[in-house]
Amino acid sequence: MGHAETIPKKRQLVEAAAGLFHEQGVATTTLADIAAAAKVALGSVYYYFKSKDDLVCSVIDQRKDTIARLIARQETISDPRDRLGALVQVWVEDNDIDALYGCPVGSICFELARTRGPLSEQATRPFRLLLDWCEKQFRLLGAGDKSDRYALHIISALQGISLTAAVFGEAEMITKEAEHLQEWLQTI
Amino acid sequence: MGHAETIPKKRQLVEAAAGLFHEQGVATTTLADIAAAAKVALGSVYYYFKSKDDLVCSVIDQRKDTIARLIARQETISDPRDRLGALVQVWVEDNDIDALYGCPVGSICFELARTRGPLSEQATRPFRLLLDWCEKQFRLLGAGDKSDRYALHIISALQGISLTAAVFGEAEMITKEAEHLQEWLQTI
DNA sequence: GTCTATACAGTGATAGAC
DNA sequence: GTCTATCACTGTATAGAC
Repeated sequence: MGHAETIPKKRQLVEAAAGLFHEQGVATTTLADIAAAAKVALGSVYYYFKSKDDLVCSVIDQRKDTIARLIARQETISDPRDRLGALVQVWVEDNDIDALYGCPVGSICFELARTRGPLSEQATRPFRLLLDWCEKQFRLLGAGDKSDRYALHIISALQGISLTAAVFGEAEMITKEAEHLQEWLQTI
Repeated sequence: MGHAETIPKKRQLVEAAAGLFHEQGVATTTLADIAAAAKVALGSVYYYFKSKDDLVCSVIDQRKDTIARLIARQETISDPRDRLGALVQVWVEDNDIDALYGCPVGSICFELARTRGPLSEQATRPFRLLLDWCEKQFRLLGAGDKSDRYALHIISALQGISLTAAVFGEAEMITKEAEHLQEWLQTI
């Protein structure tokens, strides 16, 4: 009774970790930081997660789910071109936060994939989801063989502009590149 | 007498650090790692650098110089369009290493800029150099007002594809996106 | 389940012999 | 200049009371 409205502590920890990983990176974020942000004791973290890597794994999973929901939301749009345009607009909407810390998905996936450790395979999943969805949209647009190239282009453009805008801390860079991408989409 | 061929230890440390920062990131690379790679004792690092941050600063500076030399080399090409094309080809040449660890400039600049610490301003410089040079080339091509947008597009495309290829560990992604960029350059 | 206390392994940085 | 030894501190992880 009433346990529907209590956010489970496990989720609370994952969300706090996700935010801190985005702002500071995985390597520089300590479990003490996360515990404090989630308002639980340091020792309690190990009741929910057997290690830091285990928590990191849950964060990647949460990011993957976010992407999945994002994609699902676009499916209500009838035209595949408009769906891709709407995806680009997501970056524009988040341009202020992305210009500070980069893309929340790209930054963590890159940091973990680069290590070539056990988490690197896991880190490809949110990306794969997004890439495959884009390719499908281009295919629906009749791009045929070029669909995978186009998908790669739009995703890497969004990732690259997030990185570049974060380096300079300039949110307008994202809107500028987004306009460029929207124009390009019309030519497909 | 003969000191021309002895690589100064300071440079040796900077190069070892640059390599490790690229492969593992700044945060996860220890001074012990760097000292071992440069074949000097841990304590000796502090004879040349007053802190880890000081060494990091030197690495950024070295990256900036590398970009400066890269740009200078393109100046021998007469057509600005070909100069930009040659820049893209640099990423293709290094596609194997970039597909493992990302762009050596982008990864470190992003990691440091995100912290919003004292090194973040320093970390923008290699990027600024590259961006300004590209804008100048587009201006020479007659792109006028659009030159800054085009410069942003080419740089963020190169950064984004490096990041994406590194996530998946697929070097062919870089060549694929490079072809796309080369075709785009012809339309300017 | 949640907490405090603590063990244990690094890590940046310093001291001082040679 | 280059080294070894060590300090002070932080971070992950565990033990055990409640």
